[in-house]
Amino acid sequence: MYDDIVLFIHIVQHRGLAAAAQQLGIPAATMTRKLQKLERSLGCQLVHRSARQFVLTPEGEAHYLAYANLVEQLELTQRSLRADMHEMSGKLKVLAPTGISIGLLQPMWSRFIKTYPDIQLEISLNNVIEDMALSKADLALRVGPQQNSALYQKHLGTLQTVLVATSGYLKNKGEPESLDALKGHHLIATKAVSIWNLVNSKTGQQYEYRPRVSTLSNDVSLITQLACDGIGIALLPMSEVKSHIESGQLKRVLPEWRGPDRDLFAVWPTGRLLNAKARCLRDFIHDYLREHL
Amino acid sequence: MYDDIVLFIHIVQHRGLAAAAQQLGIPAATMTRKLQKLERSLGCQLVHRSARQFVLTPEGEAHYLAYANLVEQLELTQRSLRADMHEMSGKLKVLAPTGISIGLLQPMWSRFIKTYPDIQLEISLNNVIEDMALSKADLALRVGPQQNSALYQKHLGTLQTVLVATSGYLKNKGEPESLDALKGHHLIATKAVSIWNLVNSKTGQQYEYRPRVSTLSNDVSLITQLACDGIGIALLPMSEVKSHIESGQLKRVLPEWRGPDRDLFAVWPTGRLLNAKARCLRDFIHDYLREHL
DNA sequence: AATTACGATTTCATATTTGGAATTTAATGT
DNA sequence: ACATTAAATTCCAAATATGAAATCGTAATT
Repeated sequence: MYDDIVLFIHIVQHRGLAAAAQQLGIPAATMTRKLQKLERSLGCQLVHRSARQFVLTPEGEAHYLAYANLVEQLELTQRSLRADMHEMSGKLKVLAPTGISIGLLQPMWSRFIKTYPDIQLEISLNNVIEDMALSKADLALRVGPQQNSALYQKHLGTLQTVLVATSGYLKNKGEPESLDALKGHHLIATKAVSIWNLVNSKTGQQYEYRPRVSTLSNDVSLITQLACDGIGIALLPMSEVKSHIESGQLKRVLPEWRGPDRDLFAVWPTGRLLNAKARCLRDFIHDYLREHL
Repeated sequence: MYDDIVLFIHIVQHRGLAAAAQQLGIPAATMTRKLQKLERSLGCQLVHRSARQFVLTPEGEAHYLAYANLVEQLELTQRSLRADMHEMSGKLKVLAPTGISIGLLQPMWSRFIKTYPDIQLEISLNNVIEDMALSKADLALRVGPQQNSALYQKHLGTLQTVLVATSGYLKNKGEPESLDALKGHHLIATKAVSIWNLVNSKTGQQYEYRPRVSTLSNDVSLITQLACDGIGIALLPMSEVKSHIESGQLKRVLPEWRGPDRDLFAVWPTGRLLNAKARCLRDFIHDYLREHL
């Protein structure tokens, strides 16, 4: 029914069945029949047609005026949805926390950009949570699950946190041998976490430690810098400090204890995504993290 | 394609294939297949469905949001056009010239109203031409063809005009025996016609007579009144004065000469009508005039 | 006046879609 | 854990729709 009306609109716009048929890649025979069927179902003729002339009846005119805009909009949304679903080029805006983006994920961004050169990636790094709708972002990376029910989310990976400090600091202040021994130390942490759910990797023992944090920041890389400068003991994602540990610049403190897991999520507004590019990035990050965590 | 989307929208709105199928009078089997076909052609699943639950996928959500309004509008226009095409009840506004409407056409109106009691007829009588679009009229009656190309028109009938006066006037001022003899008389006419294209019914001879009109009005029935009061000789539609002639109140002057024909048209805006009621009235008047002229 | 050209339509064999019945599925209640 | 049940799906014969080619119809050309 409505499909036939769409055909009719095209017939009018191309002034003839043959032209419309060609443009739409539909055989002319089908055109005739569909138009006939439409006219039958409407109970009126829409167009006076003969070999060499094409004239709308008053009814045809009225139907054209009534439907033309709607059909155009219909085709517009169709194209737009189609592009969102399949197009792997064009703009893609993503919000992400600064810390992991320039640390753990930095090589991922490079690789993604190289893999999909037609996608114009805009990475908006920020430590405070930006409104997705307001910033018109397609995707956002967030640490920890989101409460906002207007957002879909997918778990991308889990960052393990560990306690680290410089050997210099530890030599100076003494290396703690138990959780209680942390009390006397200068602790550095992110604002987000006020209780450290520590887990003993060997025994599986859990412990809720309420740290008296001496220095706070919402920026992971700043905390890393502070730790490297020997300011104190920092709770940081393993991914962030792995290289520092390997180079000997930092040293794990209480190595049998891990800090609380920090889950990384991709989130996006409900009623959107579908966006092939965002879906692609989301899965790309997911795959990347499975390989590199 | 778009028909399947319409089905999908209904499926969402009824939260299930079965409910939508019932409401639309379509077998459930068809529903499933159409939805499957749509999902195949879009390349993504739209709804997670099992016996007892119905959940939209993110893609389904997005498609629903994108199309729901359009589909609603589509169905609205469909209903509206359908009503215009077939509904024989509701309001019908028509513009008409005062003169013939209360004269020649008066019995027609009565008969139409009786024949179609469900049509709420609004007759807007006026001697000056009203804008159809502005007054939201469905149909207008006009004397003489219209130049306005934004209007469709259909010829309804032809009014013949004749010269008449009271016997009293003619006795008093003398009965003219030739066209030239009209010169000395008090002529009454409508504003519209400044040249009288007179035709001799017997010889077929034509004559362009430029009358020196003594009294003008745009209202035919007023002119008739004046003629009946013995003011002078009036050029009036035969239909208007027929009864007066038969009753002897008026008498034809130069009975072998007829005045210019005045064609009656129904006009309506292009891109409309379709309106079954207006079409009906138009044809009703046409039939009436064929019988009564 | 006959021919041409072009677009709409019809023909006919093939392919797809339809509707009702039977079947499967998975969340409910016992 | 098992039966129940409402909904979705699949099966199959009948109805419809489809595409390529032939035909038809009418303006424009010769």
